[in-house]
Amino acid sequence: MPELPEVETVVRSVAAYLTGRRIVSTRFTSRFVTPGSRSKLAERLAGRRIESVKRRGKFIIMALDRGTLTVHLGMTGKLLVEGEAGEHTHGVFTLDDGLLLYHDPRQFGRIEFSEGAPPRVARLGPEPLEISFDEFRTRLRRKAKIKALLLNQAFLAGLGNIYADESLFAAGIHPLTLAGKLTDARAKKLYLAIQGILTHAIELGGSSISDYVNGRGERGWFQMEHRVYGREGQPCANCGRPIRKILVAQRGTHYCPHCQKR
DNA sequence: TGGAATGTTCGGCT
DNA sequence: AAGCCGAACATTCC
Repeated sequence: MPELPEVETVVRSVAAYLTGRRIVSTRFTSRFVTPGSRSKLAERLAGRRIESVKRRGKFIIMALDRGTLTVHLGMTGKLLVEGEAGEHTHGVFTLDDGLLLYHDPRQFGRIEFSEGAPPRVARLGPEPLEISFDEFRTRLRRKAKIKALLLNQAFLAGLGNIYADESLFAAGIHPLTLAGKLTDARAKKLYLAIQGILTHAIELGGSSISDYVNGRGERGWFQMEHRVYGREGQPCANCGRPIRKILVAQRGTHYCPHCQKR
């Protein structure tokens, strides 16, 4: 489910509700989502006050009055402030006024507590909506294929498979292009494409391609704007030729062979 | 039935 | 040494 626009949408949908609330008690039931001692985690969270809810890359970061709670939604994670616990609910937070649920069928997501800055967040690259073009240009000077680089969270934090493919299409860049070989003009096109697409996707509440919903259970609409992702064999919006799907960096990669050049 | 799915990490190879 | 590859994690869907 969740790339930068989806995570941003979730954060916006729950921030006001959660900020200032106190965690009364918690219950965790997955040894994958909450690695380590789940009883110790519950102990550390009990009585804590949520000071703020923010996003960094694809992470949801809740600053507590003591420590930090970090949530990554993985592929199928949902953070919900409405609805009830079900078969795949692996985290239940009872608040002084309200409830917070973590739902995740595939259990690729993680809920972690740390005293200071969470280690996984420390390794993230810059935010794509904040990085300057000069820094983006400099960071592109590598041998890796551009699609692989866009998926690398240490390069830029927040892009995933959907928005990497959509950004490359919007910039007219073939996914197998070596990043270091991009001209200044093409790098600029890519930079603007990434920012434009992420911004538009946030405005539309993210992409609901299977079952993504925000914290209030509402779907996003950016899937209507997808030009290549999930459109294998369908006509390119630009030239009418069929969209092709290949494997790059072990991920399905959608592109138009005519409009996207190496 | 096998394969793929919005993600990340790790070990091994070149 | 950077980059690449496959596997692993667990479940659902077609």
